[in-house]
Amino acid sequence: MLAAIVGATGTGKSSLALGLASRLRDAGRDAEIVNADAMQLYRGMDIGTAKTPVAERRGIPHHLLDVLEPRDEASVARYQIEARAVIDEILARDAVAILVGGSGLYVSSVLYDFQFPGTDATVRARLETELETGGPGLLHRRLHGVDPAAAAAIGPANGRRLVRALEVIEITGAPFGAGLPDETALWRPSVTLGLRTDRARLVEHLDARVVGMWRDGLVAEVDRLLPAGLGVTASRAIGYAQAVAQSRGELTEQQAIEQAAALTRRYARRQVSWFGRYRQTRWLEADDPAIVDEALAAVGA
RNA sequence: GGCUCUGUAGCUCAGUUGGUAGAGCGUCCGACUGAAAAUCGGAAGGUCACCGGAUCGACGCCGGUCGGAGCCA
Repeated sequence: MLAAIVGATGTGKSSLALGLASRLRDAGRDAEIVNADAMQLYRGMDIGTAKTPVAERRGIPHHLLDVLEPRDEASVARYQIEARAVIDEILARDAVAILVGGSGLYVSSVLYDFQFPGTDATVRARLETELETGGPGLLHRRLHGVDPAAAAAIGPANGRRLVRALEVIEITGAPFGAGLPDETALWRPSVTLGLRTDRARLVEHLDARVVGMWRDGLVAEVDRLLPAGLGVTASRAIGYAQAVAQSRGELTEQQAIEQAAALTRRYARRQVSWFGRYRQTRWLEADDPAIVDEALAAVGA
């Protein structure tokens, strides 16, 4: 049985996963948790990613946490392969796999029929140079010539996605498409539990959580990470980018906290938008006291 | 008390010689196929502090009221 727990950051996904796993175990059913959060892949990035501390994991096996160094680049395609492998192993043990995380693309890549075309460092580097010198308009015009639908969907200003679309077309010789798969064909039979909460309450909670991260030593954590270096992905993580800037004296603590809080609010909104598209989702209220019971019933394991 | 500057969207501010307003950020909505805590798109929101005057017409000119800032007493 595969169960996914999705929702915006700060809605209690990890907590629900633990509660669900514990209850399953009490009922004689093994359960293991698989991380689907891009930033929790990084070793040493704990406070700012709200990673469940080992001491609080109640002996439940957790997978795909701390598998990358902060200087390494994350990759959905590689994550998809690893996560699916881990899940199949769990299922082979006749245990329940609980996929938990807020990175929408990562979750989708596991649950649904996502197929990532390859990548080519040389092609990409060339396109990124062109983006740098010619601007996104140049790439957009070129994409419009070979794949008008993709160009229209991506727009003339989205350099990042224009580069990727042109890269894929060059590698595969086929159109990029630029749309998510129409039919959400499931990779494995699974149930998705979505956590939702009132926006105003969530914002209040998120703002407080960011302040708490600073109080708990996020800046010190960043100072420990910096000597080994932060890669492109890790250095853009919300909270980490601001803590680094503060550590370098570019932001005051108050400015860093305010920026991190604003980015967190925006991130949560995008997550709601992404997961809101999942059709077969059983939505649960984040502050429902009986939420574990409902999750258990929904999983039906 | 006198002089000078100032009051435009939730915030910080643009607004050329008078023709009833814009940006960034924030807020809300959305897109999303190898960096996704990324990268982008859209929308809402303002009796231009208030009152009066000249003008066909004022955010803009004139006078006054109230609120800020600075300088001089």
